Formats: sequence, C-alpha cells, structure tokens
Amino acid sequence: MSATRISQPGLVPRKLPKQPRSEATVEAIIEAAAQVFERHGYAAGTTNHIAERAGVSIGSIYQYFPNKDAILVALVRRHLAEGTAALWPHVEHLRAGEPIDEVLADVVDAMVSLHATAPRLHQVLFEETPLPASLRSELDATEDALVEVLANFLQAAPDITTADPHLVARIVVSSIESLTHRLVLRPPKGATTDLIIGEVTTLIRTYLDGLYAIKVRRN
Amino acid sequence: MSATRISQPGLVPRKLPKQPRSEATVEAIIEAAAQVFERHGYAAGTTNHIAERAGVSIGSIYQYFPNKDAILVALVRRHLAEGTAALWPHVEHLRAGEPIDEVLADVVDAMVSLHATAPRLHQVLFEETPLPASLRSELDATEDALVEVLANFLQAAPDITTADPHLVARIVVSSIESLTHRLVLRPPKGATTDLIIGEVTTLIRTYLDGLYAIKVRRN
Amino acid sequence: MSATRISQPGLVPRKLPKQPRSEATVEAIIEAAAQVFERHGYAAGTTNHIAERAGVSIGSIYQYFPNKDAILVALVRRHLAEGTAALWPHVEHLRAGEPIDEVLADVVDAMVSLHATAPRLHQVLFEETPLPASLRSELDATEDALVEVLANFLQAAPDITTADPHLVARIVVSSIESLTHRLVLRPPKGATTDLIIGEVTTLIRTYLDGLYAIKVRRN
Amino acid sequence: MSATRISQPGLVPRKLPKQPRSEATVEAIIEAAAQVFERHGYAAGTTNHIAERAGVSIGSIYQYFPNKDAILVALVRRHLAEGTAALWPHVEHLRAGEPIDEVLADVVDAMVSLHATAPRLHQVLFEETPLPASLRSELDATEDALVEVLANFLQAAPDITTADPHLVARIVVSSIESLTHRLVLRPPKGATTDLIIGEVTTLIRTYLDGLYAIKVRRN
DNA sequence: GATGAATGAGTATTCATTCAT
DNA sequence: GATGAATGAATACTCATTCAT
Repeated sequence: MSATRISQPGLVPRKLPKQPRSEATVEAIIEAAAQVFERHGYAAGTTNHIAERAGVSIGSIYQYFPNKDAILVALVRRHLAEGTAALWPHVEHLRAGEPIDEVLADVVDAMVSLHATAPRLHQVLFEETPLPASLRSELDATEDALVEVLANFLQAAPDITTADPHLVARIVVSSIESLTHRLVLRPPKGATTDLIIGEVTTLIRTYLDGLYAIKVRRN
Repeated sequence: MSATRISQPGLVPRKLPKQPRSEATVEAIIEAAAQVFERHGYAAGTTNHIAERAGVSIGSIYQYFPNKDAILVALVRRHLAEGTAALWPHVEHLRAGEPIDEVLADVVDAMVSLHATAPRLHQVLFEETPLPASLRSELDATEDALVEVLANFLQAAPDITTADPHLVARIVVSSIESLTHRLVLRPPKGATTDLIIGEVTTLIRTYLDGLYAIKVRRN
Repeated sequence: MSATRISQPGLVPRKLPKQPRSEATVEAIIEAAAQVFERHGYAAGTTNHIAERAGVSIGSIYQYFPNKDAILVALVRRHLAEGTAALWPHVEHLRAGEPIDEVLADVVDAMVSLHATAPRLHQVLFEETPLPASLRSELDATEDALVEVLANFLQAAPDITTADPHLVARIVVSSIESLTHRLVLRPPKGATTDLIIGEVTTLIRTYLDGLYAIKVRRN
Repeated sequence: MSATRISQPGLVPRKLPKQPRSEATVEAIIEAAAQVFERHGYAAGTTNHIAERAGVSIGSIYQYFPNKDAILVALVRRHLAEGTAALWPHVEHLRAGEPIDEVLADVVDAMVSLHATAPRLHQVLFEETPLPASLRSELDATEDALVEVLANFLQAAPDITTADPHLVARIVVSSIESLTHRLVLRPPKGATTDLIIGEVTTLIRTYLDGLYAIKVRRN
C-alpha cells in the first residue's frame, strides 16, 4: 500500500501529539467526529458539537487540527487503515494461492462488517465531500493495489481467460464495494446480513465462473 | 409506477406558474439548481448562487419554492421522471417476453447515460441529504416496481430456478444502479463507456446464467 | 373638529377614487387591512396578505396607496371618524347642559363599544407604530376639542371648583380612554362588560364629585 | 411574588455566563436592546443594531440568547423585577396598616418614575408583541398579588363598603398602571410630573372615598 | 385599470475560527 | 496546554415595492 505522505498545508495535523494525554485527546476528537458525522452528516456536524461530545473545549480541537476538513481527513485515514487491516489478510490468502471462492466470501464478509458499524459514516466520508486530491490518490492507490493483486491472480489462473484482467478485477472490486455499501445502508426488506453476503459472493463468483465458461466455450 | 401525490407542507411548490414567463423562470431555477448542486453539493450550493446562475433574483426562487429543500425535491422528481422514462420501455420489453440479454444491455446503457450527464448530481440528490419520507417512498416504489417485473420474469423463466426470485431481482437492480453510478463517477482509467456497459452487463448476465447453471447442476 | 388636511408626501392616497368601483376597492383594502392588522399586528401584517384578503392584486393596493404606512393612516382616519361619530352626540348633550352623570355613562359605554369590535386593532393603530406628525396632531386636536368642552363644562358648573379645569378634563378623558382600552383588551376575570362600564363611570364620577366635595369643604 | 420558573425551550438564555467578562456582555446586550427597542420598537429593532450598540459582535448575542424573542423576554423580566422592587415596599406599608392616602401617592410616584426612564419601552415590552404564555402568567401573577393585597385592605377598612372589593382593587391597579403609562408617554401640555402624580392620586383617592361616601349615604 | 411576476435590500441566525485569559 | 468568550462572514428567507403585460 502506498505510504505517500500528504503535505497539503491546512490539512495536516497541527502538532503531532507526543504526550499520552494529547494522544487521548486527539483520539477522543476523532471518535467524537465519527459519531457526529455519522448522525448529522459533514455540513451539519458542527465543530462545537464534536468538541462537546469529545468532552473537550473547542479550542483544543484547533490545537490539533487546523480546520474542520482536517478532522474529516483524519477520520478517512483511520477508516482506510481499518479497512486495509480487515481486508489485507484475505488478499494475502489469495496471493498465497488459496481458492478464490473462500477468499471471496471472507472479503465480502469483511466489507459488510466494515460498513455495518456506521453505515452512514462511510457515505459521509467518501461521498458527501470531495476529498483533497492527495488523500484521494492515497485511497485510489489502496484500491489499485487490491485490483492489482486480483488481476495478477486472474492472469495466473489456469482456467480463466479474459482479454482485460485489470478491468475485470476493477469491476469485481468496485462491485463488492458499492454493493455492500448500498445493501448495508438500505437493506432490502427481509434480507438478512447472511443472505446479502451470500448473494454478493455468488454474483462475483458467477461473474468469474462465467469468464471460465467463456473460455471453455471458446475451446 | 406509483402515482402517489405528496402534499407535505413546506416542500410543495408555492404557486403554480400560470403565465408562460413564470414557467420559464421555474425551469431556469431548477436547471440552475442542477448545475449548482452538481458542482458544489447541496449544503454549499447556496440559494443566492442558484438565483444568480438562473439569471433571476433571489426573491423569484421563493415565489415558487418555499425553501431550499423544495428545490432539491423538484430536482429529484425531475430526475426520477427522466429515469423512469428512459428505463421503462426496456422493462416493457422484458415483460413482453424479449430475451433478457438484450434488455439487460439496453438497461445498463440507459443507466449509464442517465448518470453520465451530471454524475455528481445523482449523488447529491440521493445520498447527500435525507429526502422527505414521502418522496423516499415514491422512489422506493419505483424501484420496487422494477424489482417486481424482474422477479416475475425470473419466476416464469423455464431455465432459471432460484429460491428467492425477489432477492435476486433486488440484487440485480441494486447492482446495476450502484455500479453504473460508481463507474461513471470514478471510471477506472482506460475504461471506455462501452467497455463499462459491456462488463456490467456481463456481470449481471453471468449471475443469472449461474442460477441457470445451478439449476442444471441440480438436475 | 379639525379639518386640517395633511399633505405629507408619501402618505396621501395616490389618486382619489372617483368611480364607484374604485371606491369599493379602496374600501375593501382598508377593511382587509383592519382585519389583517388586528390579527397579525402592523409589522407582521403583509401587504400581500392584505391584498389577498381584499380579493385584490397587490398591484391594485399600490394604485391607491403609495406605501404600507398610508394604509395604516387611512385606517386610523377611519377609526377616528367612527370614534368621533360615536362620541360627539354625547358631548353635545354635555354642551347642551345635560347632567354629567348620564353623559358620562353614555360616553364610557360608547368607548367600550368602540374597543370591543377589534380590541387589538386600536392598539396596533395607536401604539405599535409612531404615526406621522400631521396625523398625530389631528388626533390630538380631536382629543383637545373634547377636553375643551369638558373643561368649559367644569368651569361653568356651579358646584365644582378646581384650580385647573383643563388638567382635570384631560385626566378624565385620558382615564376613560386608557382604562376602557386596557379593560377591554385584558378584562379582569369575572368582570362583565356592564360591570366594567359601571365601575369606570363611578371612578370618573367620584373624581368629579370629589372636586365638588373639596369645594364644599372649602366653603 | 411568583417564583414560577419558565422553561420554555427557545426562550431561556442559552448559556449562563460564568466568567465576569460574559456577565458584562450579557448586561451590555440587554441594555442595548432596551435602548434600541425604546427607539425603534421591537420589529424594527434589529439584532444587528443591538449588537452594534452593545459594542459586541452579532455572534455574541446568540451565545447568550437563542433568538430575538429571548432578548425581549429578558428585558421584560428585568423590567418586572425593577417594578416589583420599586412598588413592593409601599405595598408592604399598606399591609402594615399605613393610611392609604400616603401609600397611594408613593405608589403613583413610583409608577411614574418607572415609566419616565424609557416611556416607549414599556409599551414595546408589554403591548407590541404577545409575550410567551408562561411569562404572561408570571406578569399577571404579580399584578394579582397587588390586587389581592389591596382587596384585603379594602375588605378590612372599617369605613369602606363595596360589593366587590376585588373588582375595585383591580380597577384601581389598572387605572394607576394605564394612566401613568399614558400620561408619561404623552403628557398633557403644561402638566408637570408632580401635577400628574397629584391628580392621579386624587382620582384614585376620590374613587375610594366615594365608596366610603356611598357607605355613609347608605347608612 | 388591473394583474401578478420580478426585484433585492434587509433580517435573524449559524458556525468555523481566533485569541485573551 | 486548555479554555470558552468573542468574532463576523455567510446563509436562508421575507416582504414592500415596481413595472411589463
């Protein structure tokens, strides 16, 4: 994953908290922001509200964050880290040659879990406000890495042939992401989480199987 | 499709334009709002900005819309009408017994076109602000109708068996919607529109074919 | 009564209605204004609201009144005319030598009637907005005339002596006016209109009787 | 006096000033509001104007008052407290058995003083805008207490008989209030404050004496 | 004469941000 | 380091008034 460091003025934390007390403050602020944004959205989630919920004075927020956007960025970064942590092990399995069917189910499961905690937050973070370009790139880089791994896998798979493994990989990744997001946020009535996970997994699996089938037919 | 009439106070147009001049004004406002929201999002899209872009005084906006939300609602409704108009013919084809493969490609194509005009607008309209319940229902009803048609088709199809045709239909509809939205908004580099349409179509088709395959295997 | 003509620009009717239709329109506007101001007060009583209730377009209002204030002025003038018409006969009785006791009760009765129709209107008209100086003078002149008559009466009364008949007259007139206004607007619980009339009358009568008593004691 | 606590949301101060600096700010705002409302009335007394005159930013007003109405309420409450403080001692004298003549003059004197500082303010506060019900009750309760004391006095007075001491008391209180208000606001030309005080006192005294006289005549 | 669409200065209120304590 | 009082630009919305039709 990319380790690019953004240095856009105005969006980096003002001072890096070195003392444990400070770290706790920053953590409290970020967590409070998560809750406030989840409930009210970005625009309506005021800094005063965040400060209050964090049990901190408004002044303290500005000790660590130059402005409101910076809080959002920190939140996105935390979210990204969590997502990566949750997903990467499964991706490693794929790289290690595990059968894609199992990996797929695990990935979808992980994605659903990620969204389930705070469904609206994800939306607020990634869709409500245009992120600064640098962060956007970082995000894209993470996804690109995932796509890359999958594309490699597809290319190496003996029973799958596709003209554009990167596109296929991209479609797969995008589908999982957008579908889990969508279905967790507004779940079809009567659909349990397990049903959703199962069906999304099937969707992707049949897509890849279909490519296999195509290959077979071609033969 | 639903013909439900909302009458939520505060969100209905204030006065119906009688003179042709007024109609043009209303149209200009809505179009300007579409552009402003597309560019700045809902919260940052100010009513003054909308008025300015519409070439109209701020007062004129409030002659026809009781508040900012009402503009959004009008816009959503316009969007919904356009979407329905673009999609329904193809859905009728499905009902008329046309092969699903062709219909599928047409539908995806139509969806992509719908999003392509103003990619961010769709997001702003449907995800940035919680819509009034009545409108939300109207929207859901439209989608439900689509799901219904597809579920019926699946049930009637001789070569497809599925335990829960409604869930499958829901997955299909959600997938098309969220995927086209996602891929049009942030298209993978190097992917043409046609490629995207093709691949989304394939994804769905293989999903349904897979159900068929499952049936076959079951036999 | 004064026949002074105000000519303050901006407060005189724009054109004098000559045709019967126009007269009806003007009358409708004034009546509508009375109702709207009574219910909403001056500031919150919008010209559009007045137009609507008058069954007239907003443009028509400005055909006859240069601005909102002018409507108020017209209303005050109407109110003043009504008041004068209701009161003057009794005052004449006083001038004609009738016993003050009877006249007093009649005057208080008339005042209560005047306020009872639209209690808040009187307040709006005379207390909520500072009237243009010219109208103010006109009003004062009317009251002065009343005071004058009463002062003359007091001076001529054989059994009343007072150092300052004008002041006494002024107190009497002011008392009747402000008390009826006050008691009609927020009547003490359990007090009927008749009780109020009786008591105010008594208050004034004993005041005048007291002066007589003073005189008697002096002798 | 009533110790009722209002808790109407939206009209209570937003935060209680803790630092001395804040207290000064709140005081400045209220005082500025008094001046602005006195001069321009409630509707035309803008919050920005108040802020400016208070030498405070508009934001500071909204730190302590949730909206414009709340400022008015605070002002009314201040006015009420001042009024009670000025009047109550004299009322106590009445309760202690002092001769009513002296008390009367003192009360009228106090009332005139209260109105003299800012004649129009009283009007704006109590007549221009309908006060929230809870405050209205508080006000009424204060007046009721006064009426009660006076009614008791009348009932106990050996030389006064009246069928309805409460009504008489109410008339007396209302008269003093509305007359002083009226005469201070628009004083008759040539009438000094002392003359006014004297005459209002006489009016009330003769009213009560009259009741005495009635009693005497009855005997 | 009458209409009502259009205007835009003006209002209350919010909220990110600063800075004296 | 922390606090929270103070700031003021910016926002949605109103309403008296104008003027083309």
